[in-house]
Amino acid sequence: MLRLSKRADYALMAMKHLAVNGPLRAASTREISQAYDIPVELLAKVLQRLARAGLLTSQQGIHGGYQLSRPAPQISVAEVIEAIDGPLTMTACSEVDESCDQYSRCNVRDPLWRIKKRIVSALSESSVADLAADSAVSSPVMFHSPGREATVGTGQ
Amino acid sequence: MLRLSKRADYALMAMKHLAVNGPLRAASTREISQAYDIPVELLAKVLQRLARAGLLTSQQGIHGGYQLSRPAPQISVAEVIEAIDGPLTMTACSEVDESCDQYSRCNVRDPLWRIKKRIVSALSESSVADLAADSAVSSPVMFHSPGREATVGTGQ
DNA sequence: CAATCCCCGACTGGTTTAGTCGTATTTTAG
DNA sequence: CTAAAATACGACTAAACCAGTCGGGGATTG
Ligand code: SF4
Ligand code: SF4
Repeated sequence: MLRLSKRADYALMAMKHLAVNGPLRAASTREISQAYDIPVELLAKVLQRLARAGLLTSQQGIHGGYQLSRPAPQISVAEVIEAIDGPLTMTACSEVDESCDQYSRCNVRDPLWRIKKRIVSALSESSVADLAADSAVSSPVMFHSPGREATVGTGQ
Repeated sequence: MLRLSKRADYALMAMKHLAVNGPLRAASTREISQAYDIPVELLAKVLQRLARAGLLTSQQGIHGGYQLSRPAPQISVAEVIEAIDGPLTMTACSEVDESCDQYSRCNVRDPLWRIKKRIVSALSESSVADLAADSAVSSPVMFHSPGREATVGTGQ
């Protein structure tokens, strides 16, 4: 159904949180999990994978946490998703996996791969900064924007 | 992982088959299933759904089968996928489904929906004619089979 | 009337995924 | 030095999903 996993979803939320919440301060797993009501152990695993993929830097210890390892505009959502869910493929087959039963007779492989490329580029062109720019709700400090399109308060 | 289901995959293969294999002749489920080595009962269900969605017309009886209900260029792959897998959503939430636990606090919903729109439009701009145009060479069916009783001796 | 084809829903087994648990390691406050 | 706070890692479970199967119908043609 062309759906991305909940893990990836959480990853993007965390990335946006880290982008909005000052790239200077480190945010702990607990802080993020409480902010968005995400099971803490699950989020922990997600953040660890992001760190291992080089998108985040981790700092252990009492005042530790995670920070973006690069400026937000230089991190694409495609990278984030791939770090969590592996290479994003639209079909069961791929350039490196021909294990599909219909591979030899399939007549839509190539056209479908072309469509996949368009999707990937769409995801590559969006950065987490774009996510953050949209509507910076839930940030403790945010400047008041003149009344246009104020998202209805989430009363947090 | 942003992957479409096998069913949708089969549906696209069948649609291309019907587009290439003359929009005049009706093709039976058996014919298509044999051409691409797809389990016949599974393909049957897929074709039925496509018919119910109005993308195919069915003809019962001894020389029946399926035909495209519209010219191939006017059928988008988005339609085909949605007919099989339901409305294509990239996240667990949607305009009509707020059942996600994080819905109220989520900070990536809107930006993600915007990306989804780009993907949907990419799928809507591709027609099954485009699939067929790609490499029209790959139709592994014989053209010379009108009504011939070419039953191979399968010793029934 | 019988062969061929579409129609429909219920079922099953395997895979994937969301979420949990337990334990170890690193850092810093006191 | 020690305890608290934090990341790191892997094994585990329950539920959801999905590919594929079965069986009972009904329509069309010759
Ligand atoms: S080979 Fe064809 S049928 Fe198999 S996964 Fe790729 S596109 Fe789908
Ligand atoms: S509300 Fe947010 S977290 Fe929940 S499915 Fe939608 S985008 Fe994902």
